[in-house]
Amino acid sequence: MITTSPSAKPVVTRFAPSPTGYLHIGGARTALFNWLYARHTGGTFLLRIEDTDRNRHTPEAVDAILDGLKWLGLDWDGEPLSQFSRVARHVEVAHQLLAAGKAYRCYLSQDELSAMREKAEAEKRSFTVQSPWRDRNPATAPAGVPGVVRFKAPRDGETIVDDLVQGRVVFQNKELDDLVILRSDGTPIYNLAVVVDDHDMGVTHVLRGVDHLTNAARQTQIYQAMGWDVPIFGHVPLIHGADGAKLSKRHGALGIEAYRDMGYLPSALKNYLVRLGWSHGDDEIFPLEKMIEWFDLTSLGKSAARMDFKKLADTNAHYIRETPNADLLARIEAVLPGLGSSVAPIGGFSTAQRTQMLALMSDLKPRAQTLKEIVDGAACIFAERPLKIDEKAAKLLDADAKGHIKVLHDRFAALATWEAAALEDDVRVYAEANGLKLGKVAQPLRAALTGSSVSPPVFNVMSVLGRAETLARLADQAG
RNA sequence: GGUCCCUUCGUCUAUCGGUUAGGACACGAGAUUUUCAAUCUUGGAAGACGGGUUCGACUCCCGUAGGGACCGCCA
Repeated sequence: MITTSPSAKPVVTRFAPSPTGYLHIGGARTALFNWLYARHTGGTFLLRIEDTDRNRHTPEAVDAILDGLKWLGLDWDGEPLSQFSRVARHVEVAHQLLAAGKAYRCYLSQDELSAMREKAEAEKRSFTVQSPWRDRNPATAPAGVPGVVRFKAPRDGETIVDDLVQGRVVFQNKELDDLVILRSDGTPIYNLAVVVDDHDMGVTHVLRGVDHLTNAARQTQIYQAMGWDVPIFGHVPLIHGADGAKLSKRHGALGIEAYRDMGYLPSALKNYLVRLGWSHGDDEIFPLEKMIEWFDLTSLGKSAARMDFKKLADTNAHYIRETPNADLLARIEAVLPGLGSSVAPIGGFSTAQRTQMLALMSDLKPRAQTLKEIVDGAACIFAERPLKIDEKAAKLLDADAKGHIKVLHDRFAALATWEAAALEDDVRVYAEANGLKLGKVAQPLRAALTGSSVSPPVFNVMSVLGRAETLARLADQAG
């Protein structure tokens, strides 16, 4: 465990995604951890786009990542840094290594390499590159072949990664081979670029997925070769699918925007994500301030967690209920096009619909686990006459029911005011007078007014619908 | 195959040698109720296995089994 002394350097964390695709759930969580730790310590959270591989990077992916972080509310300090913009510096460091005899030019061809790899495999040996160029006189280099620059990794001893999450992990140096740091076209490779950038940016804590654990060892060697301080590493476990296998698209290795479009709240997603691999006693719901206050690196678990959509939904439902109605409507409208609901018009809600949504929001909220479910719940209000009556509702609308509806229609028409309480009173009086349980009358009303057997409280529905629409819908079904 | 890591209810986790192994999600039952939810009460549900160490192990050590990550001129 590493303790932070008062005199320690201010914390600098970073999130360094490669822009090969969207921001996925695992990336979002490491970003969250880095962000939380920086905010917790009053440190700095930087963003760096690892775009050194020009063949694989796309500007759209960069935008998707930035948008995802913004939506989650993970604000970074300063401007995002493009790693590609720093190639000159990476190359410079590679040349320093070369000059210091800590790197060398290697002219092994791809064919030679794969032959070595196959041979090792056939002999059931672990494969490490043993380049003959490591100690060969550079003057004997073949003409016209560009070659790569390899880091001259120590052959003996061990490299230790003192990891905040994984503990003290020891790698035998003989297992770590001479990695390429400059491609034959002269461009730098990830493991070099990360070290140079993290050092130059003053990064103190590197929190990332365990899939980088062996990279941490190789990077440690580069730090040491350059005589630089090694940052504090924390390699967090990966997120798996519900079946325990690697998270794939099938499981929900979706872009963060997919979660937005499913109607999850960023606060809920953060709350769910932070609990995957991290805990604070029995606490489950963390308001953002508490999350920042309580987040620490020592309570991170080491085992992989499985994605549980049921729990995500429950957390989301909790946050939906906590959000004030007007704010919730604003959130819904902000993501409305992505929600893919057939209920709302393309252009968004009309003023009238907005008023109706707001009026019914308190009834819609406890019934919804996602924003989309809120909008779908309002479908019965926005529907145009004549209403589609589903099977269960149709069953409720038998001859008796239609008779009640006709009487009720006329009673409602004569009502002095139009508000839920008065409507309910009136129906209760009617039911009692006829020796009926309230449900016997309320259910047919619901069926006639919403076309469904399930809806928000029916008197509130009437209130929101207004007298004219309510009476018209009832008239449609009256016997 | 090699290296490294992991293993408590179905899932996320608490426990930092002594607890009736706790909480949350999910699931079952009940209450409430105009439906469905929400809410409240309540039930079942776990230390992978085998050895040690110890007065005492979920907790420490070793092994086994299972799972995962990495093994690129990708990041």
